[in-house]
Amino acid sequence: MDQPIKKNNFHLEISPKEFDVAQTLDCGQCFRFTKESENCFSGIVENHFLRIEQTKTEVIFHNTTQKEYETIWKSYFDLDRDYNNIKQALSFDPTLKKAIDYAGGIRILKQPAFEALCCFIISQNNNIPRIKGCVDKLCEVLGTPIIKGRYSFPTPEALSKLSKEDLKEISLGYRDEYLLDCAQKVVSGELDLAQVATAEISVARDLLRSVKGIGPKVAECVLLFGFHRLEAFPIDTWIKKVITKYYPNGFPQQAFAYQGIAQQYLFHTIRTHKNELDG
DNA sequence: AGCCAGGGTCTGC
DNA sequence: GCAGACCATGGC
Repeated sequence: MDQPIKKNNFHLEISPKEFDVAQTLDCGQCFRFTKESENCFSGIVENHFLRIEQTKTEVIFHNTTQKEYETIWKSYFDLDRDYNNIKQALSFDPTLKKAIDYAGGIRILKQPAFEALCCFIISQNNNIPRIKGCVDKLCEVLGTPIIKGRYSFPTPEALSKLSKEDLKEISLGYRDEYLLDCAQKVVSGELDLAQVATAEISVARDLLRSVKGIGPKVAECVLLFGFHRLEAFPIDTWIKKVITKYYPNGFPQQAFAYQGIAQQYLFHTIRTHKNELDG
C-alpha cells in the first residue's frame, strides 16, 4: 500500500437541509460508511476512501481535489439533482411533508450496482447494524485493501469462486447460498447488470428476481439504491406500518416519479423518530 | 428471554 | 393466487 498523498480538502457550500451527511449515510440505504464523530463519516466507494464532514454552512470532503469531487463524489451523492423541486412536489401530502421536514436532507446515493445487489440480499430479514457487520466482514475477507483497515467491496469473480463453507465465517446465515447464486449469475452473464441498468423497470425487476433470494422488496432496493430508479418503491416491515397507518387507501399516485425518495424520507423518519409523522 | 429485523422460498390448498 | 412453516443470526 502506497502512502497516500496529502491533498487539500474540498469545501462545498451547502446547508444540511439540502444535504445532510449523517442522514444520508446512516439511513439504511448504504452500509459502507462508519460514523467517526457527530458530524463526520468515513467509507469506501469503489476503490476510493472518503472522510466527509458537515458544518452548518458546508460539507468538507477531506483530502479530495475539486476534480475528484466533480468526477466521483458529486455523482455518488446525487448533488447535481435539484431536490428542492422534488420535495416541493411531494409536499402536497401532509404526512410526506412531515417526513420531509424531518428527513429532507437525505439524498439517494448512486451506489455501485453489484455492491447494492449483494448488500440488499444480505439485508433480508436482518437488522441494519448486523447487515453492516456482515458487509464489513465480507469486504475484509474478500476485498482489496484501500487504506489501513478499509477494503473495497469484493468483485463478482472473487465471490463466485467461494463455496458455502467458505462463506460460513461471514455469518450470513441462510443467505450465503443466495449471495453465491447472485455472484455466479453475474459472472456467467446470466444476470447482465448493464441490461438491468437500461431495461424498462418491469423488465429490470424480473431480471433481478431471477436470482435466488431476490424477491419484490430486495429488487426494489437494488433498483433504487444501485440503479438510481427513483420510482422504485421498496416495502419493508417499516414502510408496511407507514402504509397501514397513514395510507390505508394506498400511496398517492402523484408521488410516482419520485416515490423512492418519498419512501426513504418516510422510512428514516418512522425508524428513528416513531411519532414524527403523527399530526 | 423473547421478539424482531430494509424477506424469500417452498409447500399445500 | 394465497396462507403458513421455515429459514440463521444476533440486536435490543
